[in-house]
Amino acid sequence: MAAGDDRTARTSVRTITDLARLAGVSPGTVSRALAGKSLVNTRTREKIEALAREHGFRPNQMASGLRRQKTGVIGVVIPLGHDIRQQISDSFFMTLLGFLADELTTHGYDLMLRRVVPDSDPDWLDRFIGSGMIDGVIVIGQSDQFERIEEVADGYRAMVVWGNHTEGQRHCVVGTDNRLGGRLAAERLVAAGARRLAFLGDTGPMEFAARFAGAQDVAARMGLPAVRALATHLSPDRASEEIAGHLAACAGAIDGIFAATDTLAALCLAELRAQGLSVPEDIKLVGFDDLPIARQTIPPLSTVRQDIAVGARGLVDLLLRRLAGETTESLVLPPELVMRATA
Amino acid sequence: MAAGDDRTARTSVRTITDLARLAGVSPGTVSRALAGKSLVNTRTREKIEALAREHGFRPNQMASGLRRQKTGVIGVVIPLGHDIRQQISDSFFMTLLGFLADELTTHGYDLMLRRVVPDSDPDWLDRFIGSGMIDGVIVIGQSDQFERIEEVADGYRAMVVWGNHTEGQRHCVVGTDNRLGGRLAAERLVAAGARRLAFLGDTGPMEFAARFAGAQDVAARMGLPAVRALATHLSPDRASEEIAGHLAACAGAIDGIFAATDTLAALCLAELRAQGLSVPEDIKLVGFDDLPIARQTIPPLSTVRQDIAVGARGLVDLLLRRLAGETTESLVLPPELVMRATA
DNA sequence: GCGCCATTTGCAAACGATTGCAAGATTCCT
DNA sequence: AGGAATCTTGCAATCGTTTGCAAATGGCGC
Repeated sequence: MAAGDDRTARTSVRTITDLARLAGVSPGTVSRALAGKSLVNTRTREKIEALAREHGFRPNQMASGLRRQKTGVIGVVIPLGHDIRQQISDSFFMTLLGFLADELTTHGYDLMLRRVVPDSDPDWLDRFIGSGMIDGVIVIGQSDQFERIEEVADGYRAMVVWGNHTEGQRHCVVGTDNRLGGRLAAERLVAAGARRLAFLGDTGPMEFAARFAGAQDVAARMGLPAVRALATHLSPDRASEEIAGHLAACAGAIDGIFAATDTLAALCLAELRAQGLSVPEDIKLVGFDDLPIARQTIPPLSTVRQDIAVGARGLVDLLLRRLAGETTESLVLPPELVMRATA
Repeated sequence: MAAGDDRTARTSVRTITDLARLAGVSPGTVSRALAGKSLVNTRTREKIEALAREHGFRPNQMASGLRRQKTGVIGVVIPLGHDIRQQISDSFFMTLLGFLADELTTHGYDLMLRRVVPDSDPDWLDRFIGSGMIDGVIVIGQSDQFERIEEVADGYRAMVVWGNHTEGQRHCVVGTDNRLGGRLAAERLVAAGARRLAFLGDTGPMEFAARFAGAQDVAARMGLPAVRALATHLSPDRASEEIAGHLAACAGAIDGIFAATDTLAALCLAELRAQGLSVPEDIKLVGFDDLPIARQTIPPLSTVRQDIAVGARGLVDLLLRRLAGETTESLVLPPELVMRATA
């Protein structure tokens, strides 16, 4: 821009060899200089760095990765179970992803994102791992692929999974204690006066199944009737009508609902209102996750909080440890009841 | 699992050369066979494919990428402007990201995600492009980096940006006609009876500035007082109190609010209620985006819709075209007014 | 049986950066 | 000044795959 801009013969400097030629040294020296190794003379290093800056040179990561046998990239994969569109707008996973990106970046890693449909590609995990493009993988959600993940875990160490922990499993997992979370939710419903409970959501995925089980625990312990399972999909469009159907069918038979997700809870709240039921007077409601939406519903949603930032940090921390050769235990995070106004 | 499982000497087959040795051919032939080139005999190809499958062999993408000078990876970068945590939970960007992932996958590309803070790393875009890891880049949101992006666009073709289009710009952009969107919103407010309008949100980012300008257009055309700008951050925690402050300060001076985002609108709705103002009676409100939350507020939010799926498809389509050497025009999508109950 | 095509294959040189080894340049000590 | 010890540097092999070129194989017609 300025007139005195010394764009000396913009000979594109693409490789380390080009730069070496300019600096009058060998490629090896340039490599060492840029890598900040102590073996290279301070003056030559500075000269090389200056040239590199001037020409906007950056070493090719592919070549570097190939030679060093590590890429500096962590794969993040989201398996989409039978309910294909399941997570597409699930803000929980998306928020987790955001935190993961930050966390990985601060540790100098890049993030390669892949969404896969295991049903149509049984090989999804091996394919990703075997691609040679990633140093390790974080699986977001076990979906219905628990077994597949277990198998892979036997032969591949650089993997950590977000999901539910079950006794004796072989893969390293980070996640909330869903069963405990389910208990907290149910206990709150009961404390608020509910006796005939229902669980709203698909009980297929492990996390949800555990939440449901937690609620059952409470019902059994308290001598209440078994918790009714009201199955729904997760995508808002389909969920709405399914919820409406369930509510109509259960009219008067339930007085407390534990929704698998805040998103479902919010939808449910709208349906309840539409059917003329008031919350928490007629029906108590508790959600799960404590997403931002939980504060914004009317009335504000009581829910069970998962700390997403802590979860992301845990995932990255464990993965890096494993990359460094440590063997790591799974990390189970405590859920926390957040009382607002719906129960 | 089955007893007859023929795990013949699990000699790990990691390279194409290993596989070649097993098949009794040269590495070159294996490469061609796996790439499905027509030059290789059908029988040898089948034999090689069978062996590859049996040993779960996958060619190393790094090496392949290095040699072919293309990686099969598209970079997606989210610049975080001055308001650092800006988009962390912004469901608009996250949803767009989800669609992008799907769209890229169906075209055989992987997605490398990077969030950057331009203020602390002025080199963010060149660094990403120069890394050699990606074949092209999609920038999500211009943030306050319009100029930087323009400069890069002059020397790098494989880039498409989500954001606002301004006359004569040099980078290829996909985005909603924000100014028109702003007009639609303001017109709706006026049609609903509002006369003293306010715009809620930061007018720094280009998209928002354009939306604000659109509202100004309407006010001017209608001979109304200028639209008041009520600046806020985007993160829900800070926004809430800022909104409360603005509302208190403007009490009685405004009767129509155009929020830069549905998220802000939802927050605003809660604050209005808290301050005893009813919507749409006392104050009309229109949002922007038509996120899922817009249907769930009470009353449901009138808003201006952006079609995220179409946007994602456009981004990918244009980028692939550019990778193929075409020169492409920017794509400006029409916003659409969605009337619900707040205006 | 021979020569000429058309197929298949192998060879070896890339792609760009890293690194063990050894040679060259300095420094330092006696 | 001589020699050892220490710094710097260059050389060349290597990571695993792709691909132009040439060699080998086979098929065919005459």
